[in-house]
Amino acid sequence: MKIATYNVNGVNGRLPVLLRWLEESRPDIVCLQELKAPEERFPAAAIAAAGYDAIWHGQKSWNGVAILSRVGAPVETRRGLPGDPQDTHSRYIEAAVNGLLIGGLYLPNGNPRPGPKFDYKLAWFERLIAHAAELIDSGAPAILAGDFNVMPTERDVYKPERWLDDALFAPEVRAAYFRLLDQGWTDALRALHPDETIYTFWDYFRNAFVRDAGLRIDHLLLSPALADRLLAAEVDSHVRGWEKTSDHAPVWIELGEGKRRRAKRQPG
DNA sequence: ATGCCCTCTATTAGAGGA
Repeated sequence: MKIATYNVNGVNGRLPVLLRWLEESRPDIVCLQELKAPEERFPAAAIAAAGYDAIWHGQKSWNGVAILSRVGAPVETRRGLPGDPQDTHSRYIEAAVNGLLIGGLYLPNGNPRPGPKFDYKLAWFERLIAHAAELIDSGAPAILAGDFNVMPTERDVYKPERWLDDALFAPEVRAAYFRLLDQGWTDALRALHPDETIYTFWDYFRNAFVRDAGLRIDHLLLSPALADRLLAAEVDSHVRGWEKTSDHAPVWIELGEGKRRRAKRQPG
């Protein structure tokens, strides 16, 4: 089963690119971020025509997350993280899909730092950590996928020294990311490519893609029940080179079948 | 220290992104 995450940076403006990538890549499940569309302007018909059921949490102008599936309609289990009823941003959606629990998220950018936006990022991260702990405790085969707006290590940013004070690379944000991982989550891309330079985002400015001046900020995290099923994890970097493309590239993993467990072989 | 580029909203500029 192939599961992907893609920050589309405007789902309507990006629709031709999204449909082209869906047709080429044929992921089974997709988490989208930055829809930048109100609830009623999600292009559900075009996505259905491409073979995907979808649930989404839209918002005018900003944010917005969705889960697409061509292996059975997503059954929504949550929209929005618990812990702050005043939070109006559409940044989290969760569903049961084909035997998996999928949490699609768009973690706040947090710049400038310091400031209220950075405080919101840290608070949102704490709510995510609290909810993720419940997912782990449930024992469900779960995936947290999306734009985390965090480069976890120096390997994940083209020029670490320039990003030390940025909200995407600040020590307290990276520490929060590793506190999340320490619950038992596996960073799928890093687990299969421990020493590679891998980016998922390249700025529109300064010819960043051509110079490969990128960041690794889009992540797929696997709960312990899924870690053994991880077969592949890749970035569709070439999509970043398409016309009218997002500044993020799609990221995907392949999971092997895990429903049947082989009986232990008896000696003799 | 700032703009660069891009999207959205809504009128030609402002906000937000990372």
